Amino acid sequence: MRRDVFQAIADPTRRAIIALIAFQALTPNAIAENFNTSRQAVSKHLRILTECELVKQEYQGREIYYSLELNKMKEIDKWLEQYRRIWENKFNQLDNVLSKMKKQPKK
Amino acid sequence: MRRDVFQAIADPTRRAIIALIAFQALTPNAIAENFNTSRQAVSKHLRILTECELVKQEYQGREIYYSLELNKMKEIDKWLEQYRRIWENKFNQLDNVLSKMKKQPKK
DNA sequence: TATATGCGCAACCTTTCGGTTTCGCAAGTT
DNA sequence: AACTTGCGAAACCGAAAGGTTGCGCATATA
Repeated sequence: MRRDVFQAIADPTRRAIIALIAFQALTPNAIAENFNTSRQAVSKHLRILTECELVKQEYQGREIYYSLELNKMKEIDKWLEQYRRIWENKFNQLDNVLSKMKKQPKK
Repeated sequence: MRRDVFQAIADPTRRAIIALIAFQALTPNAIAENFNTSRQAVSKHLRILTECELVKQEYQGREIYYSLELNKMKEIDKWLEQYRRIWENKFNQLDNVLSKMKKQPKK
């Protein structure tokens, strides 16, 4: 099950989880208390976030603290960079961008 | 059917389409030629991209040219901004970020 | 040792996604 | 007028998403 950062942040609940644990590591139960969702649902989201390495776990007794993996967030920033270059009108390597995306394999 | 920018960029084919039309407006057929996908499939993606205003149409005879709506791309950048502030260690309004996300309504 | 708690995991269900096929229509072409 | 072409829309389908419920297990607590 190949996970993708973009797919991970597509879900609004997952973005909310990301925001929650951005500054402090939290357990699944603590996270779930912040939404109208069950602990299991949060757990599933955390699994997806962990799989694509947007989130890291830290075991502490029987509790697991989840926190944000900022480096992975930079990956999104890196993708945006090419377009930021356009709207800031400094597109030096534009053909690079284009050729990289052409003839993309299906899916 | 409320569309979301984050959901729109979740699909790899849609990201490829975005990259394709970033510098030049293209018709659905022209876009489809760049992938192993049918024109109809591309058309569906364009519909989603148009719905969330990531893409704009320009009618020209019986052809429709699609091009990127850069302003909407900035919306993603804006979301990332809060986290960029963290990894650049200049989080001035961090509690602002946190409180905004708490008690989020379900979904 | 018995009980409560925190957790992941699997099974299940409904909804959505992404694709194909088929259609209808408007705009060009002959 | 007849044909071709570019397109969106609808119907259909298998796969995946996101939720719930129930389970098993390890860790704490009585």
